[in-house]
This record gives sequence, structure tokens and C-alpha cells, in this order.
Amino acid sequence: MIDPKLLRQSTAQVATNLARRGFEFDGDAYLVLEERRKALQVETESLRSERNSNAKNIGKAKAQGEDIEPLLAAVKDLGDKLESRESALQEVQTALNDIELGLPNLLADDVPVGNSESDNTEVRRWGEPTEPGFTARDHIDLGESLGMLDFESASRISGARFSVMHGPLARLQRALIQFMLDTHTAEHGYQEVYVPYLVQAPALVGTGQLPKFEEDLFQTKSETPYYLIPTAEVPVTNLARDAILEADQLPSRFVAHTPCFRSEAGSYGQDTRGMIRQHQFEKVELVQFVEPGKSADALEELTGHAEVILQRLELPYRVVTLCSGDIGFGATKTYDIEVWLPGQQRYREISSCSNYNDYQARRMQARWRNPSTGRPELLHTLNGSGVAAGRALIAIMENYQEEDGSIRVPAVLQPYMGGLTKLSRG
RNA sequence: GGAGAGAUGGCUGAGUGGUCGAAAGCGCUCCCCUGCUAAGGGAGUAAGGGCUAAUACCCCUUCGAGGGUUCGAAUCCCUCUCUCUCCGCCA
Repeated sequence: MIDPKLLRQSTAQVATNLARRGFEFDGDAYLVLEERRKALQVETESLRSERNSNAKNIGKAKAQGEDIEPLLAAVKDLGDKLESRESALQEVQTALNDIELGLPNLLADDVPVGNSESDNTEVRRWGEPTEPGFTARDHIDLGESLGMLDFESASRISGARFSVMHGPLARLQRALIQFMLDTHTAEHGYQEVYVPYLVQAPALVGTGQLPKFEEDLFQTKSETPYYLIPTAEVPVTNLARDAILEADQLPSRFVAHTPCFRSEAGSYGQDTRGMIRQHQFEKVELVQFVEPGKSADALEELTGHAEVILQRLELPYRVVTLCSGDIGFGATKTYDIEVWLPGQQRYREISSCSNYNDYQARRMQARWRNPSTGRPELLHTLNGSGVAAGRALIAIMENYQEEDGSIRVPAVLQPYMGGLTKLSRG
């Protein structure tokens, strides 16, 4: 959520910033509502104040044994009047809140303007695109011919956009997850957390998936409705909900491995084959809570933590800054890390690292106590994949393939594979 | 799933219709006192919102959540959620 004060004091600037995203914010309509809110709130509160002092006087009079009938008469129609103002105020506040929850975050100044993925700007590259010296096969071809990737069973069980992995390949994904968790906890200062995979609506409102993107989520039919998490960002970031962290607790870094569930509504026709875009995938997620003012640096650092994983896996990648038209709803700035996939002859997203500044914190009331003011203030939240396990698995398969269709195991993962150095048929 | 108990400020815990945003204690902050330490004395110490140039006043809201009764609710009524204890079931 954007600071409501900023919204009403600098409406035009906000609208200009949001326009870079192609988001149209009707500032005038907002200000009309805001004026009504102010008038109604001032009126409502003064009526309440009047009622309170009357009630106090009645109490005093009664205690002294005086006749309270005239006082009661004087207060008679106050209740009705107050009630009508309260409900009018409530209505306006709900309308304002709906608008505010529907606004994307303000963009950082250095986010490039653009309309689509093609306008993202490359920041750096690491490694050279793998040249196997033969025609590279894609992960589907490789996995199926190894007998380790089984889309047929998956579709029989669950339909499209699921996969079944067998034996060493399934283990390789587990190895990857272990390796990533170990690296982030031992070397990057993250604390591992285990979190619920089913969450309730307020958690998703907090991180920004709701109310606007409900169609991307799976929901249970239970008596209390739950949503399956689309990312660990949701439960992990909500750890700070309604909290006031002390200054010495910041920065606070968490890492979690969870499955992620996405309905992928609207993605039909894209990446329909293979493991690139599925309803269920595994991800290791990094989340940070930091002091405001330090989040820009923290984003660089967090992105670096994700990059380390790819470097250790010796997977070529590049980092791009998402442009204003491609960046996510709640982010103020996002770096995508794209890994080279020889089977597709292009870079594909494997991690997305975002700074949300106080956008999520405001929705969640996630605060810290600023020692210089002594007051609770909103903190800043960041998150990034560190990295998506399913896609990392694809990247390993395609980048480590041999001409005979076998797949070498990256050196850093071999200890997690019981010393196995190669995935091969039979 | 069954039975019972409970939810109050950073913590413990009082408060069953009025001056209660809330006793007392602990903790914390500041001041005083005291060779040092220990002890002692005093003052302060919730959050959100409105108004505002203001983190100054003033006002509103909040005692698990939501509704209701009332001139007035932490206190009475209803619904829900969560926590704890015991039983059952289970990984």
C-alpha cells in the first residue's frame, strides 16, 4: 500500500509515477472521496466526543443523586445522528481502502521505463552460454529418455502442468534444495524457517496477492477457506505481521524451502510442455526485513546471494532489471536472474529479487522501533528466489548434458548425491 | 471429535455498568541520593487514526474478533477465533 498521506498530499506525483507502469490512477476521483472522508470523520469524531462528555456528565449527576432526566433528553437524538454519520464514514473508508489496496507500488527512480519483457535492461552476465559441441536437447527429451521424468503419469494423476520425477532426478532436486538451504544459512546469514503451505486471505492481502490476483491462486473448499501458497514469500514475510522489531533485530533474514502452487490462469499456450511452468514447483525463498533506507543496498546483496547459487552450480546467467511494464505489482524494483537454457537457446527466469520498501509492511503493520525517534515505524521487506528448484533442475539437465543423453552432476551437489557423478539410463 | 478453563499494556496480574486507556508489581527510560557495589527516593513509560507546519496541543478508536443492549460497556447478551488442561483419535 502506498502511504495514504502521500496519496492525498502528492496525488499528482503518485499518478505520474504509476503511469510509468501503464497504471491509470484517477487522482481527482480519489481526492473527492478523500474530502468526503475528512469531513465525515471530523464530524463523526466530534459527535462521539459530545456523546462521551454527555455520558460522563450523566454519570456524575447520577453519582450525586441528581435528576438525570433532562440530561437524557438533551442527548436523545445524538445517537441516531452519530449512527448515520458512522455508517457514511464507514462506507467512504471502505471505498478508499479498496482503491488503496488496488494500487501498485511506486517505482524506484532507476527502474527503466518500458512495456514488456523486451524492455528489461541487462545489468551483468556471468559465464558463457554453454556450447556442448552437439545439438543440445531440452530437459523434456533428456528426462524422458533417461526414464526419470514422467509427464504421462503426472497427467494421469493430476492433469496438465504437473510432473513426476523418478530416482536420481528426484534426488537431484532434493540435493539442490539442501545445497541452497545450507549455503544461505551457513554463508549468507539466513535463518531457516518452516512455514504453513496453506494460508488465509489476510496473509495474502499483506503481501499483495489479494485482493487483485485471486485467479492465480488455488483455494480450498474447506469450511474456513485456505489458499495454497504461490510462494514462500507469503508465509515468511507475514512473520513480521503486527510485529514491532527492535533495531538490533534488523536486518532479519529468513530462508525457507516450500512447494509453490500457482493456477497459472492466463498462461495457456505458454510453456505448456515440460517443467518450466507448472501448477506445483519447489522453491527456496529468501526474505529480509530491513531498516528503511537500507533496502536498496539489501536488494543488491540479496540478489548476490541468489547469484552465488548459480555460480557454485556453474550455470551461466544474466541479471536484468525489470522495466516498468514487466515489474510485479508490489515491487518498487526487481532484478530477475535468468539462467541459460541450451535446449531453448535463451536465458530464462530462475529467480526474481524484489524490494517492496514499505508497501507490504504497511499492509501487514510490520514495524521496527526507530531508536532515533523512539517510535514504531514501518520497516522494509524484500524477497527473492534463491533459487527456483524446478527451473534450476532444468538448467542443470540442459547445461550438464552429454552427447549420449546422460547428465553430469555438478561438483557441489555430488556430496548430496552420495557421490554420484552422473545420471544415466539403466 | 467430547468435557472444562481462559484471552486485559513489554511481562505478571487486578478490575462485573459511569470520572477506567485501565490498580499493583516487574521490566525499561530519565532525575536525585549514595566512596564503589547493593539498596533507596521521585518522575515517566501502549498502539492506530484525525486535525496540524509539527514526532506540540486537542480529539477519536482499541481490554482476542465481530455483532447487540445502554445516555454510557474491559464489565451484560449473542456469534466466532485462538490458547491451555483432560479424554478420544492420529503422524
